[in-house]
Amino acid sequence: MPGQHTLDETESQVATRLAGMNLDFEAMAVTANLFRAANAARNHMERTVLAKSNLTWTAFVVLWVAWIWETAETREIASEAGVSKATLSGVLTTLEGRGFVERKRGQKDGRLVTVELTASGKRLMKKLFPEFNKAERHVVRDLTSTEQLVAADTLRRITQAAN
Amino acid sequence: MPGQHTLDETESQVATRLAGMNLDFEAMAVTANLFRAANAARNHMERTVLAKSNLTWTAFVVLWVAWIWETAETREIASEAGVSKATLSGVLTTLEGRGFVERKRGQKDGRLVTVELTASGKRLMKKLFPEFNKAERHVVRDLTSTEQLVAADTLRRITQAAN
DNA sequence: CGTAGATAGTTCGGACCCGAACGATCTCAA
DNA sequence: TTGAGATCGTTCGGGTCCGAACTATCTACG
Repeated sequence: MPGQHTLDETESQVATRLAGMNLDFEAMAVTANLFRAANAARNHMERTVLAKSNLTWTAFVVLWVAWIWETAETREIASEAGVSKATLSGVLTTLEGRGFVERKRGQKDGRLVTVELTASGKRLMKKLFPEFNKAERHVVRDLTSTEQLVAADTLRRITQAAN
Repeated sequence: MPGQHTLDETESQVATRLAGMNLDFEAMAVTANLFRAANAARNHMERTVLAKSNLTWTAFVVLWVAWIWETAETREIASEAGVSKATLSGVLTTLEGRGFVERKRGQKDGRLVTVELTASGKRLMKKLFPEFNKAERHVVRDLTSTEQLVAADTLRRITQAAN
């Protein structure tokens, strides 16, 4: 598209512009492309799958985590969704308002809140997730099966190193 | 940490929970780990490098794009930073308020706005970017040089497929 | 038994995120 | 020359994002 730089142009400009500095260009390429790929994939999912249900990315992830574990505590959901407890509070308020989840105070430990999907929420995930998975397949369609396994493993190790 | 599931536990639960559905688990593993890795890496950078300059992730990326190209139009910056023009407007307002960038209306085309770093902004990037790059090295420290090259290439192809 | 310290979730303020709508500007065809 | 259509950036409303502060609850030690 006119006015925009291709990925190659950008990486070329970076190499030229920062040549004098003592930098690790390989590390830079990995992380820059990690964020680009995550961003592009997320935008694709939001555009093709989530928009029609008026779900944000994080709202979907939170629903997914609660769906996967059937009953989950908010501190667990926040951790697995990769958001703070403050953020999760707000997202759950939105999802609860739309009737997709229910929050319950723990009986044994009054500090804890557990979250369950409502019947409406379960129907939504059962319908939405196969479409989401189709979009996931779309973004990895240029990779062979072996490349996908290698990529998943490499990404796990990046996550571990960053935590 | 107590109460939190490990990555292995989560992936195991996913396999168990969704076994009956006709899903592509390899694609799922790639995208799930893509978002986890990006999120973990971003949190690491924000904690270790950006927090002390009171910069958000996106504010830093916007500064970086404008720094790399020396003079850039807002539509280009938005595209390369992966945010909408609406979002960029707000981020630039913040950065301009802090004295890091300057906006200028195009003389030839009154629709366009170009962005340049101020002297203060340039000093900040010159100081900050080597630290940022060190954090980048940290998150890929468990990968060999070859693995980094392969990873960067795989991620580029995911970005292309998603766009 | 009482209190200090820790943990959990919520609220607040400020920053980001985006689609839609708007005003301003540009281009091109009639 | 004019007007329709396109493009650009900003504003708005609603949602997200998080650290800090707060309230509530739990645990362990003296």
